[in-house]
Amino acid sequence: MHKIAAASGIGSQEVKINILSELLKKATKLEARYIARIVSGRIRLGLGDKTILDSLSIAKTGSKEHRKELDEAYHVCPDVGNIAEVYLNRGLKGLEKIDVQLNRPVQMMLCQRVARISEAKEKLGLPVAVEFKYDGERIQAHKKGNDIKLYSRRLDDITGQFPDVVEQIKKNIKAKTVIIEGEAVAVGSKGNLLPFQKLMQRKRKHKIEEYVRKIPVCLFLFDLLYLNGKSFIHMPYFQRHNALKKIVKETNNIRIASRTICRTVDCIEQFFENIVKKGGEGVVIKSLSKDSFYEAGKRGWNWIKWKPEYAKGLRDTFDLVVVGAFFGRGRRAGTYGALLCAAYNKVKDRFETFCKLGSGFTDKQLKELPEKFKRFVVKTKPARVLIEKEMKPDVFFVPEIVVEVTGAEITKSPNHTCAKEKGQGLALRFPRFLRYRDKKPEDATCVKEILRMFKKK
DNA sequence: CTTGTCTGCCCC
DNA sequence: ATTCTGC
DNA sequence: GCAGAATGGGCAGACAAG
Repeated sequence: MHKIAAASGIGSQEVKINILSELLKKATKLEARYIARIVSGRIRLGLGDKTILDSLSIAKTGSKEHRKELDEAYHVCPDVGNIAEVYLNRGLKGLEKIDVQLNRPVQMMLCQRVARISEAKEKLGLPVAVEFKYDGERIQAHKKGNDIKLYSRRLDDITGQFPDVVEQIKKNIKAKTVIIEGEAVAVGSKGNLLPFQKLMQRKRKHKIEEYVRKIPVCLFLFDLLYLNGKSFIHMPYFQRHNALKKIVKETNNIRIASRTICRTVDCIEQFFENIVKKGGEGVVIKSLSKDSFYEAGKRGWNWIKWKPEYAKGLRDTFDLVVVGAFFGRGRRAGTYGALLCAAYNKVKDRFETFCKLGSGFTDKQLKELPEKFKRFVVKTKPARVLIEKEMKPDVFFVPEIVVEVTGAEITKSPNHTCAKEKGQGLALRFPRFLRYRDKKPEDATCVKEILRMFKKK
């Protein structure tokens, strides 16, 4: 398998295929099954890093009693191997010494969610800080003199992607050593925020400098984890934020994230409405209490995110026609993993795809999918269905069953045919299943309506 | 050289 | 990203 | 509530095939 991984360049695919086929020839049936799963990366054990921490504690003490300490160390030093070595050799004493360290990324703190905005008040009390939630990429920046490193949410080193951000930090962050966090967003010539899809074009290996000019980025900072030799993660949020404000010299390409302090729920709602108008994704509501620490690696209640789509009853939903499906993998083997959904084009009397749908089903609903759709399966694409050639469902359905679907927003799409014009269609971001609808496919949400919603944005 | 297809401890 | 489920 | 595993849209990259 090392040989397979190491092969690259012209002809490498064939080399990989040959090694694998030899391996499979030598294997028993059962071995072959697992070899196939390993190479295809689809082996699932139901056991992740967190469960390994449990097992470490049990190995040493016979119980999970050290799990909390292991967790804390792991969040600051996200390397199970390292944690295991320190813990097994030096025990809790060793773990205690693991602290925030420059050029070793800290697991990022995440937001909790609520169903109603008033719940934020119940959880956090008042006042709270309310921050603009930018639609970009989370970045944790480490500055050690002139040595700058950038890390992604999954803690990958992405310094090479953003030489412009590195330069901004070098010039405009007044601290010798510091760890700060923010959201990188693509911006237009007037400083206007651009969609996430634009920013993603910066996620490249070649022509980086060209794209630095083509798609400028602004880093909106919102936290500080470390300053001049001292960890700040066990300090309250307002203290971290104050320290951050002191060291940032704002420019068009590096700023403090827009925010306000609210003493009422009305104020939160007002700020939120304003942000949605400006094209923001939503807001993050942050605790101002004395124990509002940076909860590394956790989805804690100190931060709560609120997006328009969370408001039940207010959010837009779509009634879409199911025109195809994809076989499921892993725990969804034997049923469909996702349905291909389309809107109805009244003028042309056809169905145009808008999204695939694989989230929001209960296990029971999933299990029942093949039976439910059995009557409508056809081998080839029905004439009234319009699908991109890259989109290849495992089965097609005669348009008949209608599902109610929700999602975050409508985006331009190269993969879907809904309202397609000049090679660009429309798609639904973060789609999820709500329920089946008892209506005719011709009464589904029409393409014109989706186009109108997209333009309104 | 273009086009097609698949992948990513990918980003959201 | 969202969602569901076993513990 | 945590941990894990399903799944989405969409981007650039890396090859293979033509």
